[in-house]
Amino acid sequence: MLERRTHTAGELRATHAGADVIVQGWAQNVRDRGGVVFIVLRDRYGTVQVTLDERSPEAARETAKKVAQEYVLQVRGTVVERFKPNEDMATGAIEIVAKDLEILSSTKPLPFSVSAAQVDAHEETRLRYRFLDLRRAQLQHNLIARHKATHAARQAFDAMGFLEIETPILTKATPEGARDYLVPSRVHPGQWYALPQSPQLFKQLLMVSGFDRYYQIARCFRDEDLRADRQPEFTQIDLEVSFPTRDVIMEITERIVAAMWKAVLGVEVGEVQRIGFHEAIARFGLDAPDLRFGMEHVDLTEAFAASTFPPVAQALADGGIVKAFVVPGGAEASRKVIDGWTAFVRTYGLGGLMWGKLGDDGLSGPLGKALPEGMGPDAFAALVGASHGDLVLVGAGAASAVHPGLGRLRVAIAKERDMIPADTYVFCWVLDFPMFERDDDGNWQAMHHPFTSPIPEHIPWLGTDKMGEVLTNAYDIVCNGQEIGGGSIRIHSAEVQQKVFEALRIGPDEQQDRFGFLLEALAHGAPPHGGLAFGLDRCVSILTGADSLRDVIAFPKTTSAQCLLTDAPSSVPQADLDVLKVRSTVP
RNA sequence: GGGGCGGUAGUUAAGUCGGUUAUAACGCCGGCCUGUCACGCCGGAGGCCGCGGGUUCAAGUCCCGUCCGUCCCGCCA
Repeated sequence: MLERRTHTAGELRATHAGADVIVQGWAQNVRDRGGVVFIVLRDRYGTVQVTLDERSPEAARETAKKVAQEYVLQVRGTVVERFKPNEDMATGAIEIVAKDLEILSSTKPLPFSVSAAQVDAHEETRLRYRFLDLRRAQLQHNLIARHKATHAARQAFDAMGFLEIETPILTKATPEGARDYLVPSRVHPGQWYALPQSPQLFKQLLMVSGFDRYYQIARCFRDEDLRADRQPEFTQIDLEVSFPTRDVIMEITERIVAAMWKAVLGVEVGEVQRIGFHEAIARFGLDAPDLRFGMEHVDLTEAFAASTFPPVAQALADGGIVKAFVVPGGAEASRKVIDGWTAFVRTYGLGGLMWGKLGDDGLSGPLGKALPEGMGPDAFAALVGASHGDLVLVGAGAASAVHPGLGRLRVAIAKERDMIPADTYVFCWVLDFPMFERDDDGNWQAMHHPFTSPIPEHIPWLGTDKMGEVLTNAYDIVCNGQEIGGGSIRIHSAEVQQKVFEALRIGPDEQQDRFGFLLEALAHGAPPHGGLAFGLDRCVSILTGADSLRDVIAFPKTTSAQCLLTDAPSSVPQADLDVLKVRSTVP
């Protein structure tokens, strides 16, 4: 018979000795020694050893013989101090001598071990049996951390006067530029809702409505190819503020971050440094720099202008750049390792990697041939900041290949060579983003989104040949090389908004069709406003050290956007499609 | 869309140059064991070698295609 539990498995200590308790949970492990049976009982709070020996009634000892791993049990018994404590167990000073043992639920043979310290099952198996995977301590810990993070954020928002307001899931296509998930309308055949890529437009409308401090922990949907750090549905901590200066948003954001890091890790987030977008690219090759280690990039474009080495000369002739960084103590790296790095940068479109080792005989390796006339090894070493025993890596080519190639390589080498300090969280703001970038066809598109406000001095440049130089009031917050949040001061003038649309060649009809409601709102007393959105999943994966977003989401999808647990997506009866007036073109 | 890695018992893995009965550990089933703590010992069952085609006297192994998982590029803030 099910009874009310008196304690959790994890909370029992020596101070409970003598107490009669009722605990419920899963049999993590059963050790049948014949005359005595030990069962390690697990619940969310920990584990405790249950013992059945001559002190236990015969019926309970009989039942214990039937128990296997992951059976669900109810134990009534007495807490006693162990005469042979287990130091490795939080409850190891005591055990429960069972007076009554009830099997509440049994199990089929398990597809994988829930109790093993290390997961040994393939991801596919884990995802199919997600409810079992989630019993594992690591995932329990991750979801608890996620709860703590969102709870801390909510408290911090509340303390700052923010209101949590929900926005629609069935809505209109938003402008982030990813593919939308669409939902057919039954009532309006041929018309579709889009799932929100973010609550962007709604939160701006809320500002127009006067809710001057809004936040939401919002689910967002983007139908794009996935990665370890990208899921088709993910969660943003979304916020928007009226009448803000840029610093106000940044300060609020820092408080939220500090609250989450404090709540989960007990870590104080200190001052967050600020770095310009162009500086970040120049020093690290990436707009989300990892500041936990060195190996900053050095620009050699000018110094190598006279180089006659074909890869360099060709790159420069094509308007490319030459950049380098130094791997401290890297001279001992094997040819095989360097070849691996070369292959790595090739994936980013770099032709190759020129390398040189600073040893007793000066600069050895292909790089020697690339030095321009008159530059000796010593001068080169001084230029890039290398010393004896170091390895210098140089990339030449289009900036769009050199920056990400060397930027990612810097991070990869730091990981490979164990140069990243553990349990360290370095945050930075990346500021002064360009407003526009060119897409593959050479057309301008918004780098952030088209509601980002240009800095006022640059508004006249919209639509002119200075488009590429227009800077925005946008800001990204980065932790350990990962963008965890981004936002901007928005455009609150219908006039400026229209100018931006025009500069992006979004014509009046399209403006009206897609964003008419926003333009209308901006024309009815819109306050200056701005905000930011955090990737909650990414924050939690940093907080927990998870390798993948899948490990911080209770029910994630695979890289082909399937849920192996529920087998979604799946086909539906033809009748359902008929009701929606939708026809599949797939046989 | 492109590339890398993987798919063999419930699970994780081994499987040589293509060769005769596909191997181990854990788990499972049966038995023994009164202080184990990843308990131990004895015995047993368990296989669509992802799927489809091809080459061959013979395919887990070689070839082609395909599906699934995962990582990366493209894509995506």
